[in-house]
Order: sequence, then C-alpha cells, then structure tokens
Amino acid sequence: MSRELLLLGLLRRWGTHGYQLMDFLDTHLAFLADLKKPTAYALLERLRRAGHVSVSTERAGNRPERRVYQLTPAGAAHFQHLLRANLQAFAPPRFPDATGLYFLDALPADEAKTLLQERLAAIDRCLAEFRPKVAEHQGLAVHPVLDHYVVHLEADRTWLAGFLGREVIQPGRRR
Amino acid sequence: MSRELLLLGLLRRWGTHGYQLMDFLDTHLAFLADLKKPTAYALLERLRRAGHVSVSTERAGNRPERRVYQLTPAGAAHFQHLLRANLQAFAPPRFPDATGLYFLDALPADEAKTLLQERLAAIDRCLAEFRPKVAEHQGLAVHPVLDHYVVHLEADRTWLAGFLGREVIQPGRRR
DNA sequence: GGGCGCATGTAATGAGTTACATGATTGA
DNA sequence: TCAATCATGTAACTCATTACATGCGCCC
Repeated sequence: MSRELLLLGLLRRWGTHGYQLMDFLDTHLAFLADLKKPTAYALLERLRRAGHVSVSTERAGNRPERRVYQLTPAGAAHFQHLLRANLQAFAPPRFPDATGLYFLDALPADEAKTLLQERLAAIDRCLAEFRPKVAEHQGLAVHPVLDHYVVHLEADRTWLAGFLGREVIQPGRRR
Repeated sequence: MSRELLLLGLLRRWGTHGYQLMDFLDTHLAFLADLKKPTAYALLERLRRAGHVSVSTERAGNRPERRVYQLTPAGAAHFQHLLRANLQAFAPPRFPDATGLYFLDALPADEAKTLLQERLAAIDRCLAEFRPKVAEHQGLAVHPVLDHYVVHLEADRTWLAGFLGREVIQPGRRR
C-alpha cells in the first residue's frame, strides 16, 4: 500500500514514465523503498486499470516509446486517502533482523561479540552514507523522511554499542 | 530466512509440535515475528524435507495427532550458520510506513498535525504495552531483543514528538 | 564493433496471507 | 448445547523478485 502511495505521490506534480520514476527512486529514495523495475511497471499498470492514472504515449527521437502517466482526479483523491491513513496509523514495526539476538546464548561469548562488532561496523558505514545528506540540508528544512531514517540508524547504533559495552563487563557469562 | 532461524532456534532445546510453537510465538514473541499458522506449518514441513528437523507423531488422549519436530544434527549446524550470518549482517532497514512524511506538503498543516498526533498516541499505546515488560525483567538480563525493540519505539516516539514541536513553530508554512 | 543507457515488458518462481475444512474435547 | 481450544492442514490468491527478451542510440 505504501508503494502505491509513493508512486501516486510522485506523479502528483508531473507526469512521467516508469523508467524516469525508477531512476528517481533509485537515486534519491532508495532508503525509503526498494522496488524493482518489473514491480514498478506492474504497479503503474494496476493503477491505470484502477483509473488512478491515465497514460499517454510519447516518443523522443527514435528511442523506445514512453508511457507517460498522469494522475487522474480519482487518483488524486485516492492519494489523499492513502496519505491520511498512512500518517495517522502506526503499525507496530517488526525487526526480523534482530532475531539472532534472541539466540545469542547459542554462540561462545567472544564469537558473538566479534560478529556483532562487524554488524556495528556495517551500521557505521550506513550512517557515514546518510549523515552527510542530512547535514548538507541543515538550516533548510531537512526532508523529514531522511531525518527519521537517520534517527533510527542512530538508535540502532547506540543500542548495539551499549549492548557490546555491557557484554564486555561480564565476559563468558553466556554460553 | 529469519523465520527459519527462529523456528530452528526454538526447536534447539526441546522438540515440539507446530501448534505449541505458534502458541509460544503468539504470546511471547509476537513483536519479533508475525507468522501465521499455515506459514509456520509449511515452513516446518520445508525444514523436514531439507533434513533440518525430524518428525515423530504422538497422540495425547483422543486429541488430534501431533507432529513433534526435533532438530537434527544437520539442522543444528544450519542454525549455527544462519545465526552467525544474522548477527554479523546489517541490511539497511526500510521504513515504508514513513512514506507519508515525504508528502506532508500535500495536506493542510493543521490536518497533518492532527493525524500525526493520532500516530503519536498509537506509538504511546504500543510503548505502554512493552515498557512494563522490560521493566519487570530489570536487574535480570533483559532479553536483548525486547530491549532493542523498545529502544526503536522510543526513537520513533521521540522523533515524532520533536517533529511536531518544530512544526508548531512555523504553522501554515506547508501547503 | 562492443558495451552501456534508454525503455518496456514477460514468465517462472517464491513467499506469505486469507478463508476454509475437519473433527474431537473441554468448559460455561 | 454452544463456543472455544486443540491440531493439522489445503486452495486460492496477492505481492514481489529474478532472470530473461527486445531493440535502438550513443560513445569510445
């Protein structure tokens, strides 16, 4: 549902074709939604069948034909509906990646620590990528989504670092 | 993959049947993984075909037959493998629920604020449910997964409250 | 002339959910 | 006696991914 919201939202201002849409998503909003090309094309086609977007084909030079999607009034209404629902609802999140933490006692303490340190390093690499993006918008209104994203990364990082610190104090306690 | 890890991990200590497994998950680990019964049964069957668990049927009284799953040595090895992979890897998370934040300018500022306040209330209800669980384990080692979960909820709450505060300062700026 | 970018898709597969089926037991 | 609990599943469906197909244009 949030993918539908995303596509409709992006089409709200200008009509575009799928390829351009995906290009924009991949370069600017990859952290928000990871949707593959076939998924996007199929989704756009579904939106068209539902009457939320209309299509006109155009051709630039002798390049392949473009299917340019425009938001219809019905689509705009649907977008508003989805947006309101999205903003007000809070679906308790799941963190399936945290599953391993539940079974930490199945590994020798020192090995677990090593692995989690690698994880920490990976989080840091991710933060190194996104913190600058927030910083460079500083003063201007940072895009809330980006800000929100980095806040979560930082929460994860802080928690893990703290956890590793605590574990060090009582080495070998688990097994 | 993390669901596989979860099931194998739970079977590591005692053999159990699907129903009991699901009962445990639903009552104690619902915040970690939300998997439906048919999914679980299918997953257990897949694990059996892969040789990671073995099955023996038993019957208590005249109740329906139980399929009791045991971890095999191969399954235990697989579990260790999945656990290591899970702990060391960090897949950049996605927050599709945050998509709406990207389109906040499509709503009148005061309406957006109202909606986000409802969202905040929902987060608070969720926190009210989970914070006590952490507290009651205090002093003992809190299960890291639970702790980790609450940390994220709190990060979300703090961010949203802060954001609403900032928005209040510049009312009507967006439209 | 060889590979990348543009632009659209199809087909096969997988993962997961919903709704339904079955049939006995236990408690109000 | 009626509903809930125990215990297992099947069938149909949705959603998304991967791998592949097509064909022209542009640049080195």
